[in-house]
Amino acid sequence: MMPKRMGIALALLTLPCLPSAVCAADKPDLMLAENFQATNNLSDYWISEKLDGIRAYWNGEAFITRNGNTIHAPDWFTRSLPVSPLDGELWMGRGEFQRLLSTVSKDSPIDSEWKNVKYMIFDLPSHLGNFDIRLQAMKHLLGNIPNRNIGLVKQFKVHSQEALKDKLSEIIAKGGEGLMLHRGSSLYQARRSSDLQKLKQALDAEAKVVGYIPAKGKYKGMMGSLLVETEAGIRFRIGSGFTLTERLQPPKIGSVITFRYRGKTSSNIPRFATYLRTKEQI
DNA sequence: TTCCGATAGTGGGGTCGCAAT
DNA sequence: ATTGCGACCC
DNA sequence: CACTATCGGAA
Repeated sequence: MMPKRMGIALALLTLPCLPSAVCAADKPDLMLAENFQATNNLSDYWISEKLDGIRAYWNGEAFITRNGNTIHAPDWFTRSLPVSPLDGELWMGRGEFQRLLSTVSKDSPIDSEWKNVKYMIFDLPSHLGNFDIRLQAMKHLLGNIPNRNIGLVKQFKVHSQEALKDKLSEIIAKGGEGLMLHRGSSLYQARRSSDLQKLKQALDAEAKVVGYIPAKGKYKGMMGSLLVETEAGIRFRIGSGFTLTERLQPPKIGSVITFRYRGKTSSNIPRFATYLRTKEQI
């Protein structure tokens, strides 16, 4: 990753943005997902595993992150990729997000690490057909790419809420992050809509409030995050999920709160933890 | 009327890379 | 050599 | 990443 750290002189040479002092990176126009809503006709959607990796837009020359930064992959990794744009996920396998992040974050890629990375393609941003058609095109395209590090995200169908739940449970049991639903009739559009949905498993747990971290910016003077500790002695901060009222009058030190999280880090700390409520006082 | 989609702004763990110590 | 911090990834 | 708080226009 780079641009924001790029030397100013080089930035001026390579980035064609003149007026303001701050030059925002050129973000790729990506199709984004919204959270799953249960009211849809499931048969309209292709289902796939949500890979816990890093979104990578292939612009024909390099991988670009969601924020418009370049990922420095080895030449041998990208050599066989086409000139046309691809959308996919750099992935190292289930439960390996942090190792992947370390690998793709280096300005100088390390071959021994990149050997374990796969570029899992799930869309063709410049293709004008709907996703049913694009999926066929992707299969055809990949048949012509003899590269062990390039793959296609498997798409399948389910026809009931029960089957969807079962599939989610199956993926979670295998250490996966969740599912993606992609409407077969939808075009590739750079926006967030129900055409693309994510379904993740969330768990609730309790922890004791042991401290406060003050807020910054426009919330200065309020509670920014809670320092909490689980019964197992795991300490971490929760800073999301609070209303303004709750930031002004946060749960008392010593009280027990319920939070929601999605998986854990390699340090066994709940990932994406958000505040739900204070436990009922009996 | 409600709801959708887009912005802006809070906050977390973890990583790299550079600046400060 | 160590620490702190911004800017990214999720 | 998850979330709160707004806002204008679509549904």
